[in-house]
Amino acid sequence: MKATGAKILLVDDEPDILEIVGYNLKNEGYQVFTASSGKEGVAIAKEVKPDLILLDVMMPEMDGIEACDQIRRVPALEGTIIAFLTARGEDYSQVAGFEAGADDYITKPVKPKVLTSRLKALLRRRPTAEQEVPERMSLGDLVIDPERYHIELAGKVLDLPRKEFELLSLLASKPGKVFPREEIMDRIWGTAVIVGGRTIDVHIRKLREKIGDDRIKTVKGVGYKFEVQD
Amino acid sequence: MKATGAKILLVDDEPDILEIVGYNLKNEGYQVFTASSGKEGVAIAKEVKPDLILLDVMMPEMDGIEACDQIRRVPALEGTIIAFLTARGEDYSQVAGFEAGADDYITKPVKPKVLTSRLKALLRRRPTAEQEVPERMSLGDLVIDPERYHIELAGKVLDLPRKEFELLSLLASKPGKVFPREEIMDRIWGTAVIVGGRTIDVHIRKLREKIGDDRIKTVKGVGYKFEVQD
DNA sequence: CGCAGTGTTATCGGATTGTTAAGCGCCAAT
DNA sequence: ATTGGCGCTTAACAATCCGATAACACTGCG
Repeated sequence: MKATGAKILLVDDEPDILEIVGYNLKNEGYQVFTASSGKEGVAIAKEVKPDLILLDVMMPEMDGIEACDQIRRVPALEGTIIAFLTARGEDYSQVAGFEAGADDYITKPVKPKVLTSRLKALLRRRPTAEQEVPERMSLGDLVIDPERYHIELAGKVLDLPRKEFELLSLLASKPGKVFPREEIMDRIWGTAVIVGGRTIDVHIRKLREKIGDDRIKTVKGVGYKFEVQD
Repeated sequence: MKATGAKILLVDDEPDILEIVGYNLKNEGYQVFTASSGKEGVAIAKEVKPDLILLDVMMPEMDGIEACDQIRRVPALEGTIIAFLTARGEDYSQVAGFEAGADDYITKPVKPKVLTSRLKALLRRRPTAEQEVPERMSLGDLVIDPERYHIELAGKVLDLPRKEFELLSLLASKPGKVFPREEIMDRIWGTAVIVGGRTIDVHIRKLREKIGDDRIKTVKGVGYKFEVQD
């Protein structure tokens, strides 16, 4: 599931846990960061602004509860989801004191599948991820329909592969605007993925092949722009 | 907020919880019913047919799990959404392994805002719960009959197992729309159930086997969509 | 002419999906 | 209680498709 690519920060003092859990999460396509103490966790959280933080409760130096508290005080980490990891049988009365605002509570040991699935669920309903409903766009004889994931060109339906579709949607979202290569990279591939220099060009070419050469213009040294035909 | 007016049944043995949660939900415009035991919950559920039931797991007389089980056996409450309320620290894995068919788990304590937003999300994704009795759908030579859990294809009646039927109904509810795998998971299995990655595919395959390959289309990297034949 | 940026094409690897069969739990009929 | 069937999930493997890359051609400009 590379689709999400959310940033997850793991905070635990046991390297084994970090290793194992981190491995599984990476396999699920998440960007994983780790810290081995509450203090370090807070610091890294400020730096990378993760979407979700998985905090062990029992830690030296600064325990998970305090870390949670601190994180909740950082405005920049407003919408961050915090989940606690605790060993089964730990004293919950203590934990219950934290109205610091954790979003979930997971007991160890936990099967990787269960863990990833719960994190996925948490991320899915994060309040920050407002349900942006992509609108159907009409641009002359070109219709882009995000819901159906296809386009209509001069009345004919055309299925596009994912990346091409996203690229076209982006360019067409502001006809006439020049999208610098860098912005295209960011918005379609995200900052985490690094791809070679010719990748964009190749996709552009495929698009041109399908929708006609004159719809996407090259602005040398800058990027590309979409222009409506008439 | 008054728009939904969905019926919500709260089941918890602590009067305080009922009071507080109930108050908040009423403020959101829901019709709230309460019960203080699993037994009572089941009885009231049968009577008022709520759209959503919020079940505390730990209760005397009949716990939430058993109540859920019973409710799931009542045909009239087929489409009812069930969410568990669990105290933080309860053994989740135990609950999770249990497949009574809950749609979500919510841990106490929970902030009212968070709770209502999650319930809202749950209600939103179940059109059947809001739109009265699901209508009979006709799509070309395919007729879907929600009451009998069967379909008619080119005049022939075809009985489908529950999951396959739900899957087909979902896809067919918006022909042409691509349903992302995640959304399918959410709406058919709920966030509480954890299933492997190939499960959807297998059901899709069985459906294709029965209704023809070209009706359900794969959109790689995204999901599936249903297309009406012509 | 040379360079920098872009266009073009074929190819490869891997992620995603398709397919089949087997296992498990549930219910009904024996 | 036992058995058999059915539905759901999983696992293992095959097939497929997409996207990235490399390698090379092209263009315009100093």
